[in-house]
Amino acid sequence: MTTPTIAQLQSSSLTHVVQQEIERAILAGDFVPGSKLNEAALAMSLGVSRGPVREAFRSLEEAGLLRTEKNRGVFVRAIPLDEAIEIYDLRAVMEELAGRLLAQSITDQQLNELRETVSNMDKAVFDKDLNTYHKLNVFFHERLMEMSGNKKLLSLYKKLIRELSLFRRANISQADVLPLSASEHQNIVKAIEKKDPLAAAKALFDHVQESKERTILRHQSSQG
Amino acid sequence: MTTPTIAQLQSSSLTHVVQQEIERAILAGDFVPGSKLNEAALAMSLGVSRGPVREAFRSLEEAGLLRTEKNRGVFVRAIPLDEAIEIYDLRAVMEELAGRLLAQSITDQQLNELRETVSNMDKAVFDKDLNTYHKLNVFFHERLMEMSGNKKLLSLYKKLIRELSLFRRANISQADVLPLSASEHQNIVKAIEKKDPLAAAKALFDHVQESKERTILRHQSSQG
DNA sequence: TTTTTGTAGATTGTTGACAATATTACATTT
DNA sequence: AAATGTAATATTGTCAACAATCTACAAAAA
Repeated sequence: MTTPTIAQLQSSSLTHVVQQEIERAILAGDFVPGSKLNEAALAMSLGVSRGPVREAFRSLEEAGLLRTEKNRGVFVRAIPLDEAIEIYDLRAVMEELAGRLLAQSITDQQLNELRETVSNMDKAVFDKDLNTYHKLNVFFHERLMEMSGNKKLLSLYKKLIRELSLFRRANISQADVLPLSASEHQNIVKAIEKKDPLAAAKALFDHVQESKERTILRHQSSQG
Repeated sequence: MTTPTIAQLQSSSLTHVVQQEIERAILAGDFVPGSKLNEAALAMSLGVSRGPVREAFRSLEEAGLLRTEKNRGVFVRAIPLDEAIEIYDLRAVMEELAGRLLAQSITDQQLNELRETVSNMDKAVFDKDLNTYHKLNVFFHERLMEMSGNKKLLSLYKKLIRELSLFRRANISQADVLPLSASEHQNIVKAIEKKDPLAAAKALFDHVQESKERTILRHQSSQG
């Protein structure tokens, strides 16, 4: 019987490497939503045969990042506003759950980490540093999910966030709403440090709903 | 064996057919959790080559029904109690969301359908017909999710339920708890027909929590 | 001009072969 | 008898070729 540590040391399969690379390219915006991925070209550029590429396609299709049209190929999925709203509603109840769990289980060390992250976000607001704020924001919520202790919650949350990144305007923050968003994060931490499950749940739920509303407004104003 | 229609041939690749078949076999219990699936043997029995089988494996791996060990093969995943509990907690907030949405949007026709389903469940309880009750129960909740109108919610819910079926004792209902479960369903429909979002959300949340508790108890008593 | 039809090229779907790795069977040593 | 090393077998990982289908574009018909 082989030990898990040895199995981890072994190099990943080509399929897995290809999958990671395509995922990275999509999230980095190298492959834009709606565009078609050519199997042979992709295989060639990665230095592998079409087999592993096709297997990676199937994984990413199931993960919601690609869609397949039989005999026509695979395309980077584009998320319409309707679906983005659905994801926000789902995310709201998931963060609500995380807040409820975390308010009951959080340690002083974890609390300090959250406080520091929020503090850094405030600084980014003051500096009008959109990029840093965005990164800290992503980190804050993901860390919250992780701290909740529900691993399934974390993995589903990550999956939804990945999909949401295919909604073209999701990541475009605007400087004027940063103070609003930042104060909501402060409220979240306050509720958690009071060990108040209902307040924490509500603060997180409300925050996601506000994010949703801001996204809808931004989308409408950009559509004309 | 029936001949596939044109539409089926156009929409289903061999990979898709193989995927459906493996999924069916897992859910039917033909492939039990923990067991290993042999690529070549499976391909042979389905009359296809190993390529489509491997692609189906990648899909089902991402879907959470299989796990892969490099160079050792794929295995039907087994869900431990810890993870089953996590899934129940997630399910609770998802059904809560569905109830909240549905109480605001339900039509008379939809309401009648739910009433009829619950009525049939009561009959199954009276008849002590565990099998029928189980089927109606699955249908009731899935229909609820569908009626909520949030397609993402529905698809994630289905995914979680599929995974939960890999928790070996999940589907073993016991006759003595049927009346309890049935009355909870009545409460759910009552709250929805009052168009009371909070009450509907609470009824569904509580119902899933009760189901979780019953599952834990059943698991503990069977473990000794 | 617009539409239809037919062909050549490109792309995906599927397969079987070969290479790399793991498992098994069995002999050998302790 | 248990443990260890080794050859034989089985299984997975990867690749390249072939078949089926789609796409682009030119020629013919309306």
